[in-house]
Amino acid sequence: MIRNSISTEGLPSSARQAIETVGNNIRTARKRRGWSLDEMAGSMLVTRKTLSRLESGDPAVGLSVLAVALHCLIMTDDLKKVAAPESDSVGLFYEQQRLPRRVRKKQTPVDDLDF
Amino acid sequence: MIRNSISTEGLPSSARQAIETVGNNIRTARKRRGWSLDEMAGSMLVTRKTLSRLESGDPAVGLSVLAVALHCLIMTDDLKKVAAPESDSVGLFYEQQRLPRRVRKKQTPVDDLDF
DNA sequence: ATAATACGAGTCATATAGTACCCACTAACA
DNA sequence: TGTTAGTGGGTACTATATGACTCGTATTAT
Repeated sequence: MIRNSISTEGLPSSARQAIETVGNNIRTARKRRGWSLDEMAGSMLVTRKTLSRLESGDPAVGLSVLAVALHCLIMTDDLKKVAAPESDSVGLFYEQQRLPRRVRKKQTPVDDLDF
Repeated sequence: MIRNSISTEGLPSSARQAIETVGNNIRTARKRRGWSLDEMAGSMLVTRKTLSRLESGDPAVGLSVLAVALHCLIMTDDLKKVAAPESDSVGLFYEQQRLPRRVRKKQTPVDDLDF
């Protein structure tokens, strides 16, 4: 939802683009299977409008809608790979920089290191 | 959301598991970067509780929350790969089965083919 | 061309997601 | 050991996502 803070229009462009891309992907996958919006929405137990919003890249749809859509497409594994620790190169970099589990705020932040 | 139809508890297990996995992945990525819930939620412009729900695998959070979290983690590309057409083997199979773009309901459905 | 279906979009009612604020527990650091 | 920060969970409130229904248009197949 995100109301006062990040409104739907205030999303970072990369975030908005990612949602739109996933929506387009789902639409393509549905058409490949020869399913109409009504058919797929019916098996998802949501309304056609909700599925249409997901495919249109509406950031305001719920995670459950995305997950159920992927379930119908037999593509939930794709979702499990999102932010997977083994491919988080940025995180692994940070992890190597500091051994303590919690950084104290007064210490020299990692960002100040330059090399 | 999904109210009357698929309630939060009625999600297919694979869908629920996928959401939980993504949540765990995000939590791991956050801790690797040494960020507290408050810090990351603050930069996402959402409350700590909302981010915590995302990490806990609550299916009822919005897509925007996921996308903004991935944006903070510089991982939006992972989301773009979800349901990517080039890796949709099931869809490519269906596509090869029928050339007409829309299947008429009275025709023999694809599902009835056995081989 | 024509009939049938798919689709986008609008309205209304209602469940609920997200916020702001709160307290309690836990883990880490001195 | 004491102290501070991180975290989980509760409550009340408000904006809104979704369902249900409808109409109009576009697209398809015959």
